[in-house]
Amino acid sequence: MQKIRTVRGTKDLYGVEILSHNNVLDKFCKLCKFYNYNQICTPILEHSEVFTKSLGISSDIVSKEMYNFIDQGNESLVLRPEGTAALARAIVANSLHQENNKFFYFGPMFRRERPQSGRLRQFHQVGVEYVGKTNYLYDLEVIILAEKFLGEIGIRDKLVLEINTLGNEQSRSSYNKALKEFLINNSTKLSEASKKRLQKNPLRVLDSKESEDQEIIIKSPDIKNYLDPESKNFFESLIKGLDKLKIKYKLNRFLVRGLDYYNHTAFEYKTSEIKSQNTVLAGGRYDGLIKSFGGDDLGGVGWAAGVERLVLNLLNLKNKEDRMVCIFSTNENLDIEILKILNDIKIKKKIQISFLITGNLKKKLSKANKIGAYGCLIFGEDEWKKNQIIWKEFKTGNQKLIALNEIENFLNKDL
RNA sequence: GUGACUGUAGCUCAGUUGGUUAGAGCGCUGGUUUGUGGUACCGGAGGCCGGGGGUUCAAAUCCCCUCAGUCACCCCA
Repeated sequence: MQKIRTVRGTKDLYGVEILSHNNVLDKFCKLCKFYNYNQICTPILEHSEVFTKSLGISSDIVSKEMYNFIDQGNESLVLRPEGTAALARAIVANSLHQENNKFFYFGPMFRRERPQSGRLRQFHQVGVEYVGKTNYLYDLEVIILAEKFLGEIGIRDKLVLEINTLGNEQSRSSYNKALKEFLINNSTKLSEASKKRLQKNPLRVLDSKESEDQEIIIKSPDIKNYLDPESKNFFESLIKGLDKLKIKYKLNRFLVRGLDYYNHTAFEYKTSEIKSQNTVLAGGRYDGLIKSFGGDDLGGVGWAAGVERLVLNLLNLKNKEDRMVCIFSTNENLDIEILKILNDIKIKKKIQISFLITGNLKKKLSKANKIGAYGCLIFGEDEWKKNQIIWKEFKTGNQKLIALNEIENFLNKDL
C-alpha cells in the first residue's frame, strides 16, 4: 500500500525537533511572563477580511499565499498567515487594551509558498505586541525582549539587528511619491522584476537583490530627508535609546517591511550567513492598524520570530533529557507485579521509567542499553521471594539489592 | 508561480552498455543450553525501485507526464 504523506510543506514534529521547539517556546514564555506580557491565543481560522484589509491587497501574502476557502456556511475563511492582524482584531473585539496592553502568542501560521530551507507552508511563530500611545519607549521595550530572547536561546551573537524608519503616514507617503518619481525616471535601467514592483509598491524596489538595480538604489532618495519633525524625532530618540542600552544595531535605509500596516520603526534580526532565509525575527510599528479594525486610535509595536528558523540556528544545542531507567523481570509471571509497582509509585523527580516485556534477560538488558537507559531495575524470582529488586547501573556495571518498599525512595532520592 | 538537482529496505546508499530470483552497511528480530548489557558469531523478516503511461523479447536503468523532497528566485518569519 502506498504511504500517505503529509501535505506539501507541512511536517510531523517529533524527536529532537520537537524538543528544540519546546525549548524555544519554554524560554520565550518565561521571558514574556517576566516582563508582564499576557498570553493570547487567537483562532487559526479567521474571516478573510482580517488580513485582506490590513496587510494590503497588493502584498504577496494576500494576493497569492493565503489559504482561503468558502466554508459550508458560505463564509470566506482563511488559515491565518500571520499574527499581528489577528491580534489587532482580537483587541478590538474584546476591548482588551483597557485592561492590558502587552501580549504574547505562539502557534502555527500558514502561507502557500514553495517550500525550501527555513520555509514551510505550515510554520510556527512566537510573537509579542505592545499596544498603546505612540511612544518610542515601547519600541525599545519590545526590542529589549527580543534581545533577551535571542540571547537566552543562545543565538544573539550570530545575528545582526538591522533597523530603519518608514516615518508616520504623511512622511511615508511623501517619501513614496519622491521615490516613485525617481524610479520612474530611471526605470529603463531597472530589472524587469523591479519595473513591476515599481507599479505595485515602489518601496519594495529598495530591497531588490538584482545587481542592475543596486546602482540605482544607492542613488535613490533617502527616507531621512522626507521625515516630518515628529517622525524624525521619534526615530532619533529610538536610536539614542539603543545606544544608551548598548544594543548593537546597523542602520539600513533599504530595509522595508512587506506589509502595508507598518510605519515608523522597522527592524529585522538576520543571520550573517549567506543563506537566503536569513531573517529570523522581524517587527515594527503599526500605528493605525487597531483603528482600521474599528478600535480606538492606538498605536502598536511588536515582532514575530519563526520557530523553525530559530531552531535551524540552534545547532546541536541538545536538550538534556531526563534520566531514564528500565524495569523488567526475568520471568513473565512477575510482569504483573511490576505493573503493580508502576501503578503504586509516586514520582516527584524528573525521571523516566520504561517497562520492558519482550525477550530473555539478555535481550532486555541489551534493549535497555540501546535505548540509553541509565540503569535497570531487575526483578528476579529469587529476589521476589525476599521482597527485593536488583538495581544495576550501566556506567559502572555495579549491582545492589533494594527492598521493594524502598523503590520509590530510591528513584526520588538516590538516582 | 519560475528554475536546478534528487526519489531503490525503517535509515544511509550501491546497482555496469537495458538482461536470471534487486544488493550492502546500520537498525529491527530470533538464536549461540540455565539469571546479566555495551564489543563476537550464525540465522530471519522487511522493497509495487515515488506514482502513471510509453519504447522493447526484456526497464530500477531509456522517453513522456505527474507527485514529493532539497536548494535557489519571487516573497517572507
